[in-house]
Amino acid sequence: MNSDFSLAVHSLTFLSLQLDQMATSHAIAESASVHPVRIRKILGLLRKQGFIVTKEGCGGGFILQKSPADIKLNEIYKITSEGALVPKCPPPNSECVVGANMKQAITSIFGDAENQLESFLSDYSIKDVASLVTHEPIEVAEALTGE
Amino acid sequence: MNSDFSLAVHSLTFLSLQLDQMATSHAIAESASVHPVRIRKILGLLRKQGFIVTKEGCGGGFILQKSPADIKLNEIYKITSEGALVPKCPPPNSECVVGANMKQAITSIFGDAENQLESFLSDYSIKDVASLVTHEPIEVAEALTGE
DNA sequence: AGGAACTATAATAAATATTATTACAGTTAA
DNA sequence: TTAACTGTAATAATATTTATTATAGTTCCT
Repeated sequence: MNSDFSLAVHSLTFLSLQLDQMATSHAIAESASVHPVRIRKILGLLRKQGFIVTKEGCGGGFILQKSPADIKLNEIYKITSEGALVPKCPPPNSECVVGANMKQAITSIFGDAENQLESFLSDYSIKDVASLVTHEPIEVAEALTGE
Repeated sequence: MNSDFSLAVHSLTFLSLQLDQMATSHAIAESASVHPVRIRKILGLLRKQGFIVTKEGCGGGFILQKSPADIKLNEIYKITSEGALVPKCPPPNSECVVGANMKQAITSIFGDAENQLESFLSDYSIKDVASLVTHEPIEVAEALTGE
């Protein structure tokens, strides 16, 4: 998988630790060791989905719009990377049953697998990631074991 | 994900439909619309794990060593693609808590996600894929719903 | 009003990953 | 002993990802 998902999570986590003021693409890009244009591109997607608010011009930047606990990783995955799980396949080959139908079989199996992945990711929020990152006690394990 | 997993599954499915005779890398490659050297490289991995047997020389090729129902997709995933699920991350940046620990956080979450994916894939065998591909009635749905 | 500090976005270039091809050594059957 | 194979390394071509450059627009400040 490419790093769009990681960068989206990174940016949101960064913003979650700075809820009171805007962060520039430059600051986030520096934190992620990546080019600011890329951050702006990815945050543009998150803005369109209402996760953050953008302000242009001097003193502008990005700020969270939702509570970190309410931003679940499955939502971010959907926005940045949906379909990334399904392996590439060579183009169908109608000369052979296997070649003709393999892509469809793989796509079908991994479509289900991706649904399951998304369900798994829905147990994690940006708040959880922020906790992981700042080494605070984690509440995710409980969520997963149903406690 | 690259196509190694798909090609491994493709090759094994091909072999499962031709249990009585060896198939050449040329024949499999043609079915998958891919270069024979690539098939030999991937099948080399499967041979080392005992899934198939290889014969060199004239009249040689590849033949299944295990029953199609006993080859589970999680095993193939492990061999060809383990780790492919975890998204790329920019290199850690020690200047920033988020940058310093994001890679580790992502890796940890997706390590668990990958375990879950492998467990999901363990419900599918090469026999199931062969059924999908040849449009025979599928037994997988039952396995998944626990019937 | 004008400049500095921002975002938005498109276009291009560079870097990286994937895949194909070539080459050659070794094996086996006929 | 030759044709038909696998095994594997090295190189080339292609595709994908990422960085960079460029330009236009917005906002704050003086």
